[in-house]
Amino acid sequence: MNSVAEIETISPERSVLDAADRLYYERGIAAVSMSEIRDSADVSMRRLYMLYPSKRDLVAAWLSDRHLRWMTWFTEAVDRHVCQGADPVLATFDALEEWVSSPEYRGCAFINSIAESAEIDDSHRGIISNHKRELIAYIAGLTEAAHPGSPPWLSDVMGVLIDGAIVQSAIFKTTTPVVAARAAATSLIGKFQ
Amino acid sequence: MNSVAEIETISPERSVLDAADRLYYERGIAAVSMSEIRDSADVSMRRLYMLYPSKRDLVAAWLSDRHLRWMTWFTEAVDRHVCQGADPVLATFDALEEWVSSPEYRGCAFINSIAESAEIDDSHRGIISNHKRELIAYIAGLTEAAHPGSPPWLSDVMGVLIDGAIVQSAIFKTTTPVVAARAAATSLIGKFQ
DNA sequence: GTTGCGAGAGAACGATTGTTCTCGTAGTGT
DNA sequence: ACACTACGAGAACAATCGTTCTCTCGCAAC
Repeated sequence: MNSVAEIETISPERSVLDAADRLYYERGIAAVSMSEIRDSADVSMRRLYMLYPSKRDLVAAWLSDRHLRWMTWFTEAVDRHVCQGADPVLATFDALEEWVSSPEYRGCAFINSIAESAEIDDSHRGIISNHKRELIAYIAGLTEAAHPGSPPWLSDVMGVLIDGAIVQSAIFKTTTPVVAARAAATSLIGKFQ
Repeated sequence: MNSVAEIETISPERSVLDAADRLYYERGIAAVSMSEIRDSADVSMRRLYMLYPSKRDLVAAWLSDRHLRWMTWFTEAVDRHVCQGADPVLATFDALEEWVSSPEYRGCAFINSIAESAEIDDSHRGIISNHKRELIAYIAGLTEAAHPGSPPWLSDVMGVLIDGAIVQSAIFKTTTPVVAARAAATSLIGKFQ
C-alpha cells in the first residue's frame, strides 16, 4: 500500500498547477503573486518552493501543462464535431467557437503570456512557440487527410486564421471573427478539392 | 513672440509619450516604472504627474497616441505599395511585412496591452477595440473600392488574417505568417472580382 | 530689493513582491 | 520514552512600485 493511495487524493502538483491556470489565465502572470498561488492551491509556501524553486519555474510548468490540457481539449472538441459530419478542417472553427463563447474566455494563454515580456524568458518562449507549432502541425494533418490536393501553405493559413480569430474574439468579445475565419476557410478549401 | 518658440523644441508631452512608446512597447506596461519614464523622457517627477495624474492616465494617453501614429504609418506604407502597382488590399500585407521584419518588432502594442489585464481598465479596452475597429474599417474601405463585388465578410476576414499574421510573426520571429496570409488574401480576392 | 510663485531634484512613504527563515509540532524508528 | 526528521504556518527581508512631499532655487512683479 505504498504506491497507490486508496482514496484518490489530489496531488500538490496538480493543485498548484490548477491554481496557476485559474489565476494566471484570468489575470496574467505578473498580477498573480506566489502567496496567492499558495492560498488558492492550499499548500504551504515551503512546499510550493520545493515543487517549483522559483516563479519562473512555476510559469514554465504551467505553460507545459496548459499546452497538454488545451491540445487534449481541442482535439477532442474537433473530433466531436467531425463525428457530427463537419469537415475536419472546418471543425477546428466549431471547436474554437465553443471556447470563445465561454464566459471565462480571455484569449490564448500563450499569446497573452508572450505579451508580458518581462515575466517571460527564452525557455518560456520555447514552450510557447512549440505550442503554436504543434497546433499548426495538427491542422496540417487534418488538412492533408481531408483535402489532399491543397497547397502546402494552406495549413499555415489555417493557423493564421485561428490565431487571428482567437485574438479578435478576446478584444471584441464576440464570435464574429471566428465565423468570418470559418467562412474564409470554407472558401479556401472549396478551391482545392 | 509668445505663441511659437523660435527654436523648435520638443514639448514635455511629446517627450513623455515618446519615452512611454519606446519602453511600454519593448517591455510591456507592468515592467516599466514611472521613474523609468521620467528618466527616459528627462522630465521631473512633478511635471510627469502634472501631465498625467496617474500611470493609468499615461497608459491611456500612450495608447491613443500610438493609435494615431501607427495608423498614419500604416496607411502611408499601404499607399506607397499601391503606387508601386500593388492591389490595395494585398498592399496591407506588404506594409505588414515591412513592420514585422524590423528588428525592434514586438507584435501589436494593443494586443500585447490587453493581455496585461491587470494594468488595463475599461477605458483602455475601449481605446484598444476602437483601434482594431478603425483598422478593419480602413481595410473595408480599400476592399470596397478595389473589389466592389466581394462579400461583406471579406474585410472582417482581412482583419483576422492581419491580426493572426501580426501575432504569429511575433511568436515565430519570421515573416512566414504574413506571406501565408497574403497568399490567402490573394486567393480570396481572386474568387470575387 | 524683496516677496512670492512655479518647478526641478529626488527623498520619503506605504504597499506589494519573490524568496527565505524561524518556529512549533506531528509522526517515525529504535 | 526519546531523538530526529519533515513539514505547515506565516513572519521576515530586501527590492521595487506608484505616488506624494520637502527642499531648493530662479525669476518675474512691484
